[in-house]
Amino acid sequence: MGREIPSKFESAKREQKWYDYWMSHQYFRSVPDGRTPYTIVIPPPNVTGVLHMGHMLNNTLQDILIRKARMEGYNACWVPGTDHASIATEAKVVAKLKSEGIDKKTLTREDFLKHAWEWTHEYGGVILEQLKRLGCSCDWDRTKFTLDDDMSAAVIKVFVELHEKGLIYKGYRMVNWDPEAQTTLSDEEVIYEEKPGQLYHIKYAVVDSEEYVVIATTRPETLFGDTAVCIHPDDERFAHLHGKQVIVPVVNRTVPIITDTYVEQEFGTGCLKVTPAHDPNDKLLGEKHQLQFIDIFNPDGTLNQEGVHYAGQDRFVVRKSLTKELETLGVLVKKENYTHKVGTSERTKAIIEPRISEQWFLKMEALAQPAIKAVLESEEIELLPAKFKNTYRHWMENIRDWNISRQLWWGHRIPAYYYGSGVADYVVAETPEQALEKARQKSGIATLVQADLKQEEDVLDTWFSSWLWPISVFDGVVHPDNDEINYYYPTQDLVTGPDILFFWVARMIMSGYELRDAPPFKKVYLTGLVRDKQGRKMSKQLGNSPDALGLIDQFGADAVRVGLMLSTAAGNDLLFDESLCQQGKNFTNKIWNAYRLIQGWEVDDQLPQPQASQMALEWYQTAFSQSLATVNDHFSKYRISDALMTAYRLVWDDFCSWLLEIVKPPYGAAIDAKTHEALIALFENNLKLLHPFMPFVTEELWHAIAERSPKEALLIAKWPEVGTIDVQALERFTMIQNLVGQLRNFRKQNQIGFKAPLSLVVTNSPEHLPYEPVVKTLGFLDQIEYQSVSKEVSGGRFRSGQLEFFVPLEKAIDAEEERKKMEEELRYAKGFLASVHKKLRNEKFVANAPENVIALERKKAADAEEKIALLEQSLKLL
RNA sequence: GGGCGCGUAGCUCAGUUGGUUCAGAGCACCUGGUUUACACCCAGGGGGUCAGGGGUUCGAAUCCCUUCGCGCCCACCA
Repeated sequence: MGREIPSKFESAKREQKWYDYWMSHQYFRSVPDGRTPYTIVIPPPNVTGVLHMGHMLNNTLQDILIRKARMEGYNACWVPGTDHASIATEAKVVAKLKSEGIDKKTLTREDFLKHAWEWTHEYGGVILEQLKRLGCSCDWDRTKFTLDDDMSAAVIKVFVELHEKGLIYKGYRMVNWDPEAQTTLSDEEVIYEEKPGQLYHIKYAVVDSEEYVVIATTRPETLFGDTAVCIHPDDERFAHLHGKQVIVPVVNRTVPIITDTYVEQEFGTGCLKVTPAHDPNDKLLGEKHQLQFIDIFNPDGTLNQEGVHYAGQDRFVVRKSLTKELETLGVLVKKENYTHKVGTSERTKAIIEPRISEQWFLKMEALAQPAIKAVLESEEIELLPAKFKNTYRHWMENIRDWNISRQLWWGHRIPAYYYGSGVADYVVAETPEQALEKARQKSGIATLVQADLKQEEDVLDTWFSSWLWPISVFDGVVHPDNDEINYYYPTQDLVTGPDILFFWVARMIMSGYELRDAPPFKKVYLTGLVRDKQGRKMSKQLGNSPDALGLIDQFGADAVRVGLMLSTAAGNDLLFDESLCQQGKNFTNKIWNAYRLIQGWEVDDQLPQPQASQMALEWYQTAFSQSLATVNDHFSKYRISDALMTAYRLVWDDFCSWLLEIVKPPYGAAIDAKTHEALIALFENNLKLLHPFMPFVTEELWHAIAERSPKEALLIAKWPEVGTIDVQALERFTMIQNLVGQLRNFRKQNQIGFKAPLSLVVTNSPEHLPYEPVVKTLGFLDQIEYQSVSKEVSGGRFRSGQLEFFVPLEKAIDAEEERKKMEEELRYAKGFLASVHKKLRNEKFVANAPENVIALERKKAADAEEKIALLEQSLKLL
């Protein structure tokens, strides 16, 4: 045809071309219209993040879902964006400034934020560009950032509303304090690790007595905050101490001995020092027994004036020197090695210090109720895989109030304004002006001016903006009745990792019902973790995380997508191996070459269509429909990997290995126009089926295989319809596939060339084989005859289904070998028949088994009997 | 300590309500191939006591019990 076809799909060049093409035609753009919407909001990656394998997995899944929905005629809308990720980003900015010799503490809030925004503008959005390389068909015009003005407005509005409802309150709480970042962390941000430590046994003198009690602690420096010693009320060893007092060493504070069943008599010494301000349990004891709370730490983890002569020193330095002092004082009984769990900050790795601190909280219990119902009762929201329902239930039913304040600068500043020094001298309002108005009212001081108001220094937890994401990206918080939110909300699917099921997913569900009385999405597809070949988590430390963009460069985006999808059931961890991408690349190449073959033929419209071609095309039609139905079914169950594998096998095996081999004209000959035209149509259907998985190569071939106007993108082509599925035709074809396999095997065993001429004789049936011309073509047969063959004629025999075949051969075949094989087959068939008979003779089976199962057993018996007869007859002829 | 889940071919995994000749797929492996679309390929082939044991059932990879091994989540033992 004279057209130059590159021998390979040049992914690097072509991907960019097609992505630009899609963008320039605004195919990803979505605006509300008469169609049914299909919406996905992206889990916003950290604004300064770079693409890693988890993102690739996650976003490939979303892109597959959105592309399929688009082809199915939905108004597909995928909203992209990034998250300001307050603590993570702030930590990065602090580190960067530090490397430049700038200490955050020397900066004003405004200066620091300037640096943070610079950083954001420099690196922000890099990850979004990387998603484009992967082929993600997001509506980029909708890109949002959680610190954008409109996003912030939503956050502030919700904060004010929830505060007015009494759901947000300020309280003293035991919080996880990160002395490194100098902020509180949520429980989810604390990682408990087994660490070797020491258990210190320390003597506390009993007042007015020569006696001592010995307490055991892993954190001796907290003794500065001790306000009691606790023993078990039933512990006879200490019965005489009830009501007495002890003296805390070094600080020489006199504190009461209290009794509480909380103490385990067997642990340590049976005496517990109580530090209400620095241990969650001690806090409970402190409240119960009305003890004094003494905070002994500065925000940076050094001791404050409560640490007397240790004031200003770091907690771990103090631990050491204090131990020495205790030793000198003779009150340190012993130190023993002790491994225990220590909480560390997920971000800074610093050891967490529990601390009583004033924080903002959101009451969760009421918010949780509709969210529990939606997932566990009404199933308005479905978690996939369902096993996460249990985890969800457990968490939601034991939910605790959410500490939403963070002592950071990078984030949404809490809209609380203080006008006085009293505990309650503050107001919460959307703007400073409104705050002033409210403050005047609340305080009764009409002369208050703006300068008298001081805004809260703390910012909100990052998740306090992302929990609004599905609503706020459509401006549904500030304008709850706008056309966009009414059209797109609730969204369809959410694809994310199970690690943020509580951080994010559960909270979005709560905000959805709270703000709109509707779920934010209908299905939550929870992916697994991407691990390496050895099953290890991918991490920077291990260096086992492949460079995501490097993979795309090396294999092509389509190949990487296929590689990722090939082995990932929802919720199952994915053991990633680059060879999966190679497999994807091989598949890309296979499709490419199928196109080259079809396009390379000379087409002759004078040629009649061979019967074999016509039959094969009809068969493929029905095979395609069957696979398509399976693919659709897999999609409906979110079994994306299975859907891809179904399409993979259809295209590779059925289309390339069978159909193309059948219609392929002899070398140098032309193909008839009718067949060629049909092939192109079928190939196009294949492209449609594959497009959600492999958008680039399919789009390229879609345009290459036929003349198209630029407006006719594959991306918006109509998803194929399932046609009639002729099950019997499929069965007949399977039978002849088996026969062709036998023939090939026969050639191989007898070292007869692949295309050497042969005849085939059907010896036990006068009826024509189904797909006879196809058998002839694929088997490279001269002719097919129907007649019995006497044992004198030299040749080979084999069976397929209920038919026996004979291939005349000049050279004698190894009769002994043949006999052995047949005897083995016969033995197996007889054994099988015996087992079926046994079943059928079993009265209980016949009485209990359903009709169809019994019928099947009968058929099995009949088939086996026929087979046995066939084999016995053949053996006689050998 | 509590809860959940997993164990099927060398590897990664399917196997839906217990019932087809049900023990599967892909990859890997072995053998053969100058087959003009593709060696990133073609054709053929081998490979599993369904972790072990027990039970229910006419029938178990599938349901129950138990042992072993592995993973995850939650929890305040100083």
